[in-house]
Amino acid sequence: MKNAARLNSRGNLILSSLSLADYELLEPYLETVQFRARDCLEQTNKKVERIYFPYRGLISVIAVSQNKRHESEAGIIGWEGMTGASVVLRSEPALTNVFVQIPGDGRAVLAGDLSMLMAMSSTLRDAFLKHIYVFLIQAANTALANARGRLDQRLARWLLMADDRVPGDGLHLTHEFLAFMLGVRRAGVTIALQHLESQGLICNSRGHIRLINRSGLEQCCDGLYGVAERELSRLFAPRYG
Amino acid sequence: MKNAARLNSRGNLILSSLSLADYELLEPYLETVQFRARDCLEQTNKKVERIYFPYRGLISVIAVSQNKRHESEAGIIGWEGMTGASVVLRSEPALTNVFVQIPGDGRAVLAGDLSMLMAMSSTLRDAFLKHIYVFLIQAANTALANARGRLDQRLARWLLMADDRVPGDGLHLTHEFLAFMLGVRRAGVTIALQHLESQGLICNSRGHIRLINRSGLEQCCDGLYGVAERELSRLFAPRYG
DNA sequence: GAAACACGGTACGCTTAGGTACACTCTGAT
DNA sequence: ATCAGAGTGTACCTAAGCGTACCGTGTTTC
Repeated sequence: MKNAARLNSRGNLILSSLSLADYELLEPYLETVQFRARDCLEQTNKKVERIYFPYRGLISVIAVSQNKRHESEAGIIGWEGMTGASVVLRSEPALTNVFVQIPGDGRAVLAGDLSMLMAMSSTLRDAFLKHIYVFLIQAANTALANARGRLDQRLARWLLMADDRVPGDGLHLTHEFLAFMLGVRRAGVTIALQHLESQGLICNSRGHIRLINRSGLEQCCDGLYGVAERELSRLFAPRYG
Repeated sequence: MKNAARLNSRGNLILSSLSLADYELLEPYLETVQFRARDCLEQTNKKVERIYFPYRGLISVIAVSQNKRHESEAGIIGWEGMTGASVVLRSEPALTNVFVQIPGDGRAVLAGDLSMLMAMSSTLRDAFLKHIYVFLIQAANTALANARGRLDQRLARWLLMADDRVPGDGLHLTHEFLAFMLGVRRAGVTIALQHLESQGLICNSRGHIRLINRSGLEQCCDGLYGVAERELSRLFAPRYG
């Protein structure tokens, strides 16, 4: 999934998958936006203003418990996806928080415009629905990983998913940050990262993690990485195959 | 959510939420079906033949790891929902297993017919999309519960969700079955059930669990139950409000 | 150059839950 | 009436991971 640049001529996989007619329909409504770390793009029980199509950066979708005492990441979105599931599924408001975790840039469209455009073009709407399906699979597999995976496996999964979405090699992340993302203890992340490093899978330095051996990391995940990723390439690749 | 019978005049909440025109469009294509325990309604990487609208019974959606070594429940479906997310989202084949866990009955429609009907009526399609959104929220909250909840909390959540979907009071379930559903050890379920019983929340007997105090169980869940359920009543209730 | 701060390594005790094993108790079948 | 089997209660040991704390080491700031 990391090397899909050629499929991504318009900077974002969903936009790239659109027919010329659909893209020309949508394009006039797209603003160019910058994502800054910790920007909040959607909030539970709030109306969604804009839907985002990232070019770069990492956006994460966080489930929040009824009483707001618990939070945990349900899935992440990058150049392959879009935010705004509640708008595409015509069920506002959002019931998750959506945050920028790694800064970047992309395009955005107003929720009302998107709804109008989906009504105008069923092929456009279908492209969005396909991404919703990939995201649903991703969330289901996050549930699976949380239920069955050890910390080091979940960490490896997260690193692979982040690496898929961040250009260049190496991720600028702190242990603290990863601990928050996985909902675990900071010290536990330190241990798990050392474990991965001792196997030669990654290279740790202060605030920076480089993936050395992706296939080794995938093995480490014991199958908890890959289902959504395979689906993504299946659904979006054929146009270019 | 348990007492929503009056909203459910057609036996299934999605069917009940349809306008008369949409229901009359769909109805000729609906078969009546019985669900037997352990029937497999969808399988990973297989084409979906039929989409089901349960009247009674409990259906669970299981995420499977890439290497098939791990499985875990991502969400459950009963009288309030429908199967066939991959068809509604136009992204076949399925990437989850879908099984009948508690027998019952309902209606079914062929995948091809459903696709055709969705193309004919956008309001029909929107009703299905709304359920997909509820299910997405449910899956995200399963991920949250798996990440943060203790066994007794996850068990209480599961019992509430099952009770929402099964008529009458009392669930016919074994500890073994619950252990499989939650992906935990059978002995752990026994302990957790005793814990819940000692608080007067449930009543255990051989192969049978009765919920005594629903609001107590909800408190026990510490917020991990309720987000998807509230959304469900918000999305589907207004027509009848 | 020194102080302030962010980040990372390590340690201790504790809780939760897994693995395994065995025994008890209903229930239905013969 | 007895037996087999399913379902349940309990126990022991181990592993994973949490809460907390403290200390080192880079990095930035003044």
